[in-house]
Amino acid sequence: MARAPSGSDRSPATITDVARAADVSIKTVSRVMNEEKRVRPETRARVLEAAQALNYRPNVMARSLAAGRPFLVGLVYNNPSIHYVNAIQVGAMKRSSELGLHIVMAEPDSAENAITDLLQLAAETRLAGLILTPPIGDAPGLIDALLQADIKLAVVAPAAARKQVAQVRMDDVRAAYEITQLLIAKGHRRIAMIKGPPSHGASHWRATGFSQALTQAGIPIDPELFATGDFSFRSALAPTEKLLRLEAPPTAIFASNDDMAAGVIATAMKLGISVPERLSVVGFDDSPIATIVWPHLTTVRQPIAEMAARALDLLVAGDGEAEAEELAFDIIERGSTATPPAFVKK
Amino acid sequence: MARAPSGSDRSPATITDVARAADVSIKTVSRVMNEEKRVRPETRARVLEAAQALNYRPNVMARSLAAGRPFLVGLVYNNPSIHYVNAIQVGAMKRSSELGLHIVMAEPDSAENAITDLLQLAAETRLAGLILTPPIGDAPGLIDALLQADIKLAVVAPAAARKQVAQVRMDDVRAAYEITQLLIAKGHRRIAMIKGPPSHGASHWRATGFSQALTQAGIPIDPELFATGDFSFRSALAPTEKLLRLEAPPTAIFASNDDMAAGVIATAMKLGISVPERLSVVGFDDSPIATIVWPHLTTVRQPIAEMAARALDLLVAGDGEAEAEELAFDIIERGSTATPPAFVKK
DNA sequence: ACGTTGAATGACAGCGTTATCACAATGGAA
DNA sequence: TTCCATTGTGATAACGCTGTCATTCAACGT
Repeated sequence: MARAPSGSDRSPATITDVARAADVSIKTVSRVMNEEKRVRPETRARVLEAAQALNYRPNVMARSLAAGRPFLVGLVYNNPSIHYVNAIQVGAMKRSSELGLHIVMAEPDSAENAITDLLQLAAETRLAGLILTPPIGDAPGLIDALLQADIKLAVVAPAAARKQVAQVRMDDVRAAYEITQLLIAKGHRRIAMIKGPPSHGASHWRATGFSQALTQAGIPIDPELFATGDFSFRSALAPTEKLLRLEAPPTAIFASNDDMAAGVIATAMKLGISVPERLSVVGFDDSPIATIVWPHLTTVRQPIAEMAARALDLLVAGDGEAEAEELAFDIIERGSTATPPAFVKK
Repeated sequence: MARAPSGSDRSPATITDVARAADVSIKTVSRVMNEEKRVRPETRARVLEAAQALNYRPNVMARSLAAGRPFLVGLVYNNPSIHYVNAIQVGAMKRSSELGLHIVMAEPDSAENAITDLLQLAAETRLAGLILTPPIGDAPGLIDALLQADIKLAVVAPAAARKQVAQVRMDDVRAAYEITQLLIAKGHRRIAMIKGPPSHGASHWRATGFSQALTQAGIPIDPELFATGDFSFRSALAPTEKLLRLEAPPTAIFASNDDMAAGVIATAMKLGISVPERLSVVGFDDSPIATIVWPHLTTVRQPIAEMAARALDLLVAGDGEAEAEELAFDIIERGSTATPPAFVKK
């Protein structure tokens, strides 16, 4: 008995195989796979059956070559906070699989290389677009260069609004304002801030919200109480030590993200300053590290994963006009904040 | 004056554009781009110049369709340790850009879905192969299913050796043995271990090395001193508390990775047990968290990023026979280990 | 002078898919 | 009954590239 060409073939089945099996033309198979109309139900069923039997999956490369329709999306990041990156990835991947897209990662080592790298990536893969996450979304000239090359863009948490570019953000100013208010409400008056790197738009907004809250409470802004980190744990160490060794040290420190807040706590601990008894600490992001350090961090829950997911949506939906979307945040109070020591005396 | 078709065209230049500009056939352009021989230097120069002028980048999709040569590699992970995943990504991305490949991420939510997801990914994108990282590399049936679908595989730190599959590992048994010896050398005799999840091969090997060191030092193995986590920070909390509340609590705890070791320290801190004075802690991985917690962790430096990079190498090099490679580790002593309290009395 | 060789190049057929257009079959209106 | 939409279907040409094989041309040996 001659062996029929059964299913256990080597290389993946192609559209031709399915067409042959279903006794139709490849175009009909294509129609069925793309859910086009004008196919008789019984023909459709026959094709689907054949496809199933052969375990057929359209080759996305051929598909995108022929249709000009992309199947890849670039996710660009370059953020020292590993938790932030992870959240971005998780959010983007979840949505991408729902959309039938695949994600290629790009992590340019510097803003200068970013332009070249990303142009190359886009030219090579003809991808649907790029999702830029902080801080690359704010790299000067980058967006212009990419736009000029006709690459669709969605930017997560950009520093400034831009026409022609889809954007997903949250109200950093408001969030920083509210969490600073929380410290003020507890009685803190001498509050320091460890700002994020100037290259991140968010750094600026958070500092603004912080200052607004102080001003509104009638607390003078003391330049001595501002320091800057790069959003990494380590970058907060030295600045914190300097702050805590001040003649009049702060009773609370607002770190621009949780990694740095963890650095603040570590430094305080090293100097024998107990948190929250003698120093309150707040962070930003509600990343996993917020509940890893002890005490747990009072922080702002930022919907990072969701922002990435929405950015993807905007990217693929993006017909012409760039949309901007704003997601909500939450203030999460945990153990790292308390009434300041001076407060009880007063 | 009629405008010549200048460089600022819309869609990316194709091989035909370059061929026309350089006044050669597309095949010659192809030859130049692929650095084949048999092209006159001056022709090559002319083509390169035209390509440069048009900012031409070969379309990888068309390329891989035509040549059957892939340009994507799948990186599969599903690991609760964010630092581990990050290190894997960093290593893989670095090498992939050197190799001219792009990485698509896959994070199956469960071992069951993994097979379907990965088969689909592979069929759709015709990728060069998959890099499996723990614990998916050990998911039962997965490797067989993928192998049967003719997908090339490289596994990082697999539980057991497999023919036909490239592997990169380190000597977990030896590393665990050595770091346990370090504890023993300091005078610890009552040492607990928080094992990793049984789904990870490494969990088993590390426990083996641990037991070997104890046995060799003549210390009896006490089942009471073994606990199990899932490699996440949180999973170490409850087991540690249970260990420390034992009638005869351990003077040292060996956690199977750094995240869990951080959990051990956090728990000890919560219970008012100072590290390393009353409890020594060692971890495994030397992930960033090792120097974020206080005291810093004594741990095993595992070349995670490099393992991923080597896995990629093996994947693309892989001609027939599966190779296995073993990378070196280092023991890093930091502040979380000290002489046990009982030891001074003796 | 005449093959013979080998280097340089080009024509053209795929790769697996979608898009365009033509064609056959059906059904209703004239 | 004839004609024209309408619906379902199939040839066949792209898409941008590589592989195969043919072709051209100069240089060499006899």
